Amino acid sequence: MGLRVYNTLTKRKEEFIPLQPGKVRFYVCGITVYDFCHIGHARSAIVFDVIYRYLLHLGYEVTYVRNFTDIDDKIIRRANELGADYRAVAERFIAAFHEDMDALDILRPNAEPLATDHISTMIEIIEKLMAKGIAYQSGADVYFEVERFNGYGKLSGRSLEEMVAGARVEVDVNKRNPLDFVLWKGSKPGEPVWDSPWGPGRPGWHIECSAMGRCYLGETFDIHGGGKDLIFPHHENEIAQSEAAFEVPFVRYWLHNGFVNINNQKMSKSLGNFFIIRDFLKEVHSEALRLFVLSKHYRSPVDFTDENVAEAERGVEKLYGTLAVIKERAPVTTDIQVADPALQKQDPELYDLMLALPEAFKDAMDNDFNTALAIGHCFTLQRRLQRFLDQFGQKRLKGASAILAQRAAATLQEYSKVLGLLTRDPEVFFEEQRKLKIHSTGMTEEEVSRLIELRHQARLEKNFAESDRIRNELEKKRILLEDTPQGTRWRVGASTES
RNA sequence: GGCGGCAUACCCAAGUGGCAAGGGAGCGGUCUGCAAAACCGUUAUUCACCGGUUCAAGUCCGGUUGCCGCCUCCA
Repeated sequence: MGLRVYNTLTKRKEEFIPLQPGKVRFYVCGITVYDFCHIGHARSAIVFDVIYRYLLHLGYEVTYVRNFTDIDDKIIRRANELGADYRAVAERFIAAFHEDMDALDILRPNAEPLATDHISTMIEIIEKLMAKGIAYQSGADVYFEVERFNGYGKLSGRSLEEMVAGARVEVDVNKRNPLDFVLWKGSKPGEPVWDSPWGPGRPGWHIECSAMGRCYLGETFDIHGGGKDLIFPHHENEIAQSEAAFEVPFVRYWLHNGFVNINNQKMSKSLGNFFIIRDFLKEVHSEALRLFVLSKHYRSPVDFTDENVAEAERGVEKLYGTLAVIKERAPVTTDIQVADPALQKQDPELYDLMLALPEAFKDAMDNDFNTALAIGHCFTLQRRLQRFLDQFGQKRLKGASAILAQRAAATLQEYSKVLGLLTRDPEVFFEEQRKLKIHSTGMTEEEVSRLIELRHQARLEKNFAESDRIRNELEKKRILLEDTPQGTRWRVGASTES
């Protein structure tokens, strides 16, 4: 069975059949560029990055578009605060966004269009809606009349009557129905302004995605993603605009990721309990964050606590630890050909697990991107591989055993990479991890190296009292030593304060 | 008030009707000058609770309780 995805529109898992065989047209709502991104954005970015990677892994030719909202009230407000042009604000936070995404190993989409580069397309769509009598001008604004669109509410699963009854909607004298939403708003003095058939103004928020989706992916496309919060009103309104204008289905599969909680509390700016990505990555490695996010299904809420994040850090260290052992004790040997039965004889269980991983991985991911299960399979192979390696003690592996170990490690890494995990050489990872963690200990790498050298001398003289004293001294700073045949390694232990 | 989701071991977590994945932590062991890492063993006759359907239910249906999200800018 092939890929099945949970479609918010139909509220069930469906077989994924792209419009055009072998090709996927994929749109994700990007950010409004007025501030730094927080870990909620990071979750969304990681989730859709993995979906993108998996579609590529399946062999699809994917056209992946993620927009920037570069004109809106918040950007204008921020520009006024800074005494800058709105474009300068947008540019600054687009640059910051790219830095953050690169730090998270997020693959770039094929296109990252700006809303302000597509004003003319937006105007065309609004004109269509005006011509059909679905949009109306009121004062300087143009609104979409929700009652004129039959399917309004089909994505978020509510009816117009219910929503009006709920009536937490601000009453606006300009609107025929309080749920009508703005397509074009007249600019106030001093605001950025574009010409339009309805006078000078700027676009409403929702219309940009209809326009850019249309421009880059066509009138109907396969996947539209975003955070759960965008279901209503943003995506509901996108559907209304696009389907009213073009009279074809807008999107086939709607995918929405769950939210981030901090210590079981909703992350929000008003509570002040949010972390921006760049600060978070000063403490935690990006692959640990990625493992953490992917350990839970993308539609569920995920709870950030120090303990949960620390668990993910240990998990990544464990996976890389095995890869490091392979590099040390089973170095690449290209000159020997070993038949598969000989490999299997080395360790049938490991051999079978290795061969079973591709299918197990696919089964998990095909089921609405069950990354948690896929990761579970990776850990199972890692543990079995490590067990195999341990049978040799500190000895190097040779011949068939080395080849089996390498192949198992290569399989593990190949599939982890589809999740954006284990993308580095193990030495690189551990070096990055040490650099990241050393700051919080108050030590420098040089100081640690010096103490390790002193301890090494003491150990050579069998002065174990002194060597243990040094170990304890470092341990108080959370620096833990590991003696190996290749020398003493160090790492920074988990922080004890919460 | 309306709509939707969730409840699995000490913690995180997967589980699409057929003996409850995986990770972390703890405990015992192997290894080690001592450690750490790693490995081995161990930790849910049971899936919030009550009924029902079924040969069979964590999984389906109904109800109860508890938690959460959306309905307003928000990933």
